[in-house]
Amino acid sequence: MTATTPTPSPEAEWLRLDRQICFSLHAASRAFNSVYRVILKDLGLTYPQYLVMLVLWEQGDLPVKKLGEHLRLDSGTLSPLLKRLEAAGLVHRERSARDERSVEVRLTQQGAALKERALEVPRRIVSATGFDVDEIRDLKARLDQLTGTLDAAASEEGTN
Amino acid sequence: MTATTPTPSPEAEWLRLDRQICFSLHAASRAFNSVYRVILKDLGLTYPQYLVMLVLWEQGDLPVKKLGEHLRLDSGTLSPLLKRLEAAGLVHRERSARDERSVEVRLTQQGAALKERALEVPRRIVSATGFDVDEIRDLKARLDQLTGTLDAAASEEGTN
DNA sequence: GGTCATTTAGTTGTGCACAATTAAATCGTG
DNA sequence: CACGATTTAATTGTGCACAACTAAATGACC
Repeated sequence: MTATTPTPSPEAEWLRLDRQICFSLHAASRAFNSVYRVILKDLGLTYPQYLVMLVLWEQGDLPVKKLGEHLRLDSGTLSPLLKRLEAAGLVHRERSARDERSVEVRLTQQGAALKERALEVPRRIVSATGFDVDEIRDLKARLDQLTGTLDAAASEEGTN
Repeated sequence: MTATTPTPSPEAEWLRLDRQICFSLHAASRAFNSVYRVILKDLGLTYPQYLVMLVLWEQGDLPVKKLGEHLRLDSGTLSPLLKRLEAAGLVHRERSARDERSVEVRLTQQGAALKERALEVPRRIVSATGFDVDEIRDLKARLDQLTGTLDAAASEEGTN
């Protein structure tokens, strides 16, 4: 065995760099989540529930499948989440008449009305980031690029 | 003032912008997680477990409290996670003799040995991002700045 | 028309994040 | 020393993410 040298090996350096990167993203995601938690508490929504409502407000009624495509979430995540939104009276779920495999998610009147109260959320979030709109746009572009590359890499690794 | 036009109101535009930002970060975080899941499967670690191991490899044995400070995680998350690492034979938990409130987390020989096999992980992760080291460093800096501002905002909002 | 593959939701089980609470040990102060 | 405040883990409960599986409906092909 070699004695432990004060100067770390190049690979050990990589381990540290790795920790810094993955940790930074992990931390940023949780920090965002935490801010949303505080701001959304008044609306009675969690962050993922808010994402679902945003899609419905923007796109109108959708089957669970389409909702999952927009959010990249599967039924294992959406089914219980939608049940909670239904229990809260914000959405209604109904088997499609045309295709009974499909379940249509519709906003209730209460769910549609909640949009008014949600209008102030984005301003508060953007304000909390301390970034201006251009910086946010730039960061978003990089993150999207990163996600695209990572998704491709994940499916390649998966086929090994 | 203008009547409601087919062009969405400024606030509705913000709702969409907001969805794009928060969603991008959320998606990037999950995409990263997904790549780590594939790469770490061989080591029998999840992504948060890997983070814990990285800290232990870098810092040596630590009490749960210190571990939580490094990772910004509380005992509600760490306790069950550490139990699983202990069940896998990678760490050992022991009440400190000096202060019996504290639990010392120590790497087992097996846990320390796992570092060797983990050395190749960072290279594969960095490769999967498609970014070079400078781009990663830049992204990390932005994310850290974002996290810092968000954390401050969360505690301010919390005191309202 | 009958059979098989596909599509779509839902269920189950595992693991993480976090708030709230509990319990035990320690520390500070009189 | 005694008492109250603080520190530290653990536990409990809720919710999200995802893999693996089930079930039901649909569609395609012979």
